[in-house]
Formats: sequence, C-alpha cells, structure tokens
Amino acid sequence: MGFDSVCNKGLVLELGLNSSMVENNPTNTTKKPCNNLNFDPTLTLTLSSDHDHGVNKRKHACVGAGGDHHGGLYRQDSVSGGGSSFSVASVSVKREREVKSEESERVISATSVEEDDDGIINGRKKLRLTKAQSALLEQAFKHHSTLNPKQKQELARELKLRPRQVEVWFQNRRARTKLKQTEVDCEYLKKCCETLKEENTRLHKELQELKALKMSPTKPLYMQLPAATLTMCPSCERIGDTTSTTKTRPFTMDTKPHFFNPFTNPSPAC
DNA sequence: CGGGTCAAGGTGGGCA
DNA sequence: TGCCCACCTTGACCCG
Repeated sequence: MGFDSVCNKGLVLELGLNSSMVENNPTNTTKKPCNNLNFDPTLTLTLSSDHDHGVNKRKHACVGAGGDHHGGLYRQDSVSGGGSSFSVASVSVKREREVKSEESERVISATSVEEDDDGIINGRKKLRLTKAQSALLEQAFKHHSTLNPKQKQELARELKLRPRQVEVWFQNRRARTKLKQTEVDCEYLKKCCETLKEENTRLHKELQELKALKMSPTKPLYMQLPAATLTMCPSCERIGDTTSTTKTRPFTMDTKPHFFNPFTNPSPAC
C-alpha cells in the first residue's frame, strides 16, 4: 500500500467537455478516440468520498479473467523467476528476452501451474508482446478501437494469444488513448486559462484608466455619458456613443458589441 | 533504487 | 443474467 493507493482514494480531476467533445468521448457509446479540440471546457477538481477501492463486493465470482485466471502465468524461460539468470548483465538479459520473445513461446497453458528453470513456482509473470504482435494489435486498433467476439477470436488465433489477452490489450490501449487525450485537453485548458487571465488583467487595467478619466474635472463632454453607452474602438481607440443619432459621432459604430475571443484574431480595424 | 510502463486482476455499471 | 466495458490497482519488468 503505497502513496498511489492513498492519493487515489478521493482526488478526482475531472475534465468536463461539452457539446462536440462529448460526441467523441471514449466513454460514450461511439467509443471513438477524441481528437477534437473544438469544445467548451469545464475543469472540476473534486474530493470524492464514495470512491471505494478493492473493498467492493464482488459481482462476478471470476469475471472474465476467471476462466483463465492463471492467464498471468507466463514462462520467461531462461530469464524467469528472478533466478540465477538475472545475475548476468542486464543488457544480455534484455537481448535474451528479445530473442525469446520473438519465438513467441512464453505463454503457458491457462490452467497449469508451472515451475521455471530454477524450480521456482511461477507467480504472476510479465508477458511482453513481441514487436510483431504489438504491430498487428496496433493495426487492428486503428481500424476499430473495440472488437466483437469474432474479431477477437480471429486476432487471438493470428497472434497465438488467448482471446482474453487480446481483450485486455484493447482495454489497456483504450485507456492509454484516453489518458493521452486528457493530457492534450489539459494543456489546451491551461493555455485557455492563461489567455483569459491576461485578458482579465488588461480589462481591469482599462477599467482603472477609465475610472481615473471619469474623475478628472477636465474630462470631455462625451465622457460624462453613462458608461454603458460608450464603446471604445479597439483599433483606433476612439470613443463612440451608441445612443447618439447625430452625425457628430466620433466614429461609426458597429451595431454588434465587441466581445473578446481569446482564441481568434482581433477584429479588423473599424 | 525509484519511477515509468504495461499486462493482467478486480470491481461496478450499462445493456441486450 | 451474462457479457463487455471503463476504471482502478497490482505486480513484473525496464531504465536512468
């Protein structure tokens, strides 16, 4: 029980993505990875108290993996079990692992409990997919991020893996995709936040300047008008009176108000 | 040796 | 009710 297990108990960083983002959310029924950044972001940081881990009642006696519950038992051949073969240089161990992995002979029977070369009973050994296996899985994932049972069987047969392993790979792959997308979204939101902060600072400064001008006894007549009726052109910085219908206006007013959009270029000069 | 990666275990939820 | 999914966690392995 380490730091992770403590921290994960309740701190939830939630990236809420509205409208178009939701359409491509991996959690929805379309199960499509999201590459769309055209969304209304909401960022929520919450402390959840009802997040129970590992103490939940079991819904399935042996869910999925139950059938091949010993699926985690893999033979690593000469490098398995942390035995004597680990005493050699790590480089040679790695090379040996690669050679062995290319032989695709590491997965043992789903129901057997075997011993390695050192006579140590296998616990949960780490399966490493070969490059060829990974490539084929990636290729399949590009086509569709989820598999129907037939596709799963086919892929498993092709890869000489158990269907459960293919299924797990796709689950983990989807999770990785989602995590990556979340990171991208997070970066984007940070930039949004920075831009809005800058704009907020600018507007505050502008407001202070306007207040200062209003306090001045030598202010021009148009500055005595209600603030709501005045608009400053962002380009030429001239003041306009939206209520005036005379031809003596400082400049022609646009009927539409100026709203700042941090993600688009400034409006063209008036 | 600490942190990262990844396959797999475990659980709750949605759906047909 | 069973299946499949997302999500969280675990443990093996790798790397600097």
